[in-house]
Amino acid sequence: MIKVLVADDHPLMAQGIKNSLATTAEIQVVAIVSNGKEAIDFLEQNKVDVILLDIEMPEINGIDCAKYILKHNISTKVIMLSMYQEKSIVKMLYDVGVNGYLLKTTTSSVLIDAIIEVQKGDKIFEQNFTDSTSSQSKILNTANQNQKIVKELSKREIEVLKELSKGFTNKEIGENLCISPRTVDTHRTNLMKKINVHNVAGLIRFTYEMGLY
Amino acid sequence: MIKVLVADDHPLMAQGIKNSLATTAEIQVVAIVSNGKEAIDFLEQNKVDVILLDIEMPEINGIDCAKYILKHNISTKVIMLSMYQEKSIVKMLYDVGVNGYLLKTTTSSVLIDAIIEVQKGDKIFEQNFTDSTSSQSKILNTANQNQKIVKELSKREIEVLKELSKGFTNKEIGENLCISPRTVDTHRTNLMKKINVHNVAGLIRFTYEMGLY
DNA sequence: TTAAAAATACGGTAAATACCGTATTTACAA
DNA sequence: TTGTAAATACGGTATTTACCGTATTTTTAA
Repeated sequence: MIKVLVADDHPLMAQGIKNSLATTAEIQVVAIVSNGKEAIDFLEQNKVDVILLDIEMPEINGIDCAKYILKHNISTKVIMLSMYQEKSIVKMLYDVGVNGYLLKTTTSSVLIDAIIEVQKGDKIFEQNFTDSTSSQSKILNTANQNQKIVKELSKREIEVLKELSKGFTNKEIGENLCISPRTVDTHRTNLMKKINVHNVAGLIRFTYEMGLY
Repeated sequence: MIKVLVADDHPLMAQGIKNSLATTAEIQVVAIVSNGKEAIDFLEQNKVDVILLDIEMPEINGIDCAKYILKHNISTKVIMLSMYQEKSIVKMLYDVGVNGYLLKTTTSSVLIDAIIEVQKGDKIFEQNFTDSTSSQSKILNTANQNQKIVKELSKREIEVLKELSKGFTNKEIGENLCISPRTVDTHRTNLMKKINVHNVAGLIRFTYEMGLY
């Protein structure tokens, strides 16, 4: 009997997962929790073989929760569930050591198979990792590193970044923020250095990927 | 007996909805479809009281599907389901005339109540519409209009847009797509005209808001 | 209080962009 | 087949960026 914990803040989805797994005798959903904190609390007091972990959750998100589980040598196998197939995140999670990554568009049979395979010790990823060498670890860090970068940005820099994303020119931003357009340019230059891009396209991409807009 | 059609491309979620509704005797899930096209086909051949319509779906998305249903005077009541509470979209749908809008974070009991209320003729929205005046219709159109714009873009233009979003310069894009940088510039100009922005920032904002990247 | 970080600002220059127009070839649909 | 849209490309120019540096004031933290 494989004991499974479902961590998802969407009751309907969680219910769907539970019911889909109910058809298989060797799998038992022992509990449903709705955020990462509850998941960790549950794992520390109960034996669970496999946790199905939604990425987008309040309190503690699935990614941080997964990291906690893997860091603290909890024996529970981790399968991530997500709406999206952001390559950088998938690769990051792969390198962090989670045991599987499935999209929420997956079917119950795929999910069941995945749970069984993961329990055996295999890794299940809906995406291929044919590129095995350098590029991987490069992309790995992206999601992580970007968060660090955001923390290093000053208030004013973030303000400028947001204005930039709205499509304003240096001159317009200067007017909006009551500073010289040259100052805006300086901020822009510093932002590009910190974010490690070389034009406004890169800045805006960063803004959207980090949800700063 | 309220006949309900579930339109969702996530089998697990659809299953969850079905099972959550199974507890209520007066509600019957008559079918599950996985995109807007299938939903319309089903509605045209079967009597359905309420359709639960996911917004994010392939082929025909939930929004276009809802519009089709309301436009063609199909008697089926429409409840939208979505992961997000994008105000502009909610308002747009409200004005289009859908009967309800629920988040996927909702519980089964809320969903059951909503179906019953909507069947009675009420409207169920998880969001308030306190702001009533001008700005509304302005925001309303944005989501709509942007979709129209995307449809008017040529294949090549979308390619260029994506390259642009990756931060490449005209020269680099020219090399990547094997065309002259001047051609890229032309595409860029045309894109800005169509999208109605006046710099690369606007183009990239559009790319991200429309999920084209 | 003193050093570091942040926010401000400017000068100069090469590169890139935005915007105007025109024009040819290709492809597809009426 | 014939016209329309798409994709291609170029010329010219004003504006804006990107990038280099320096420098002052303000704020914050040690």
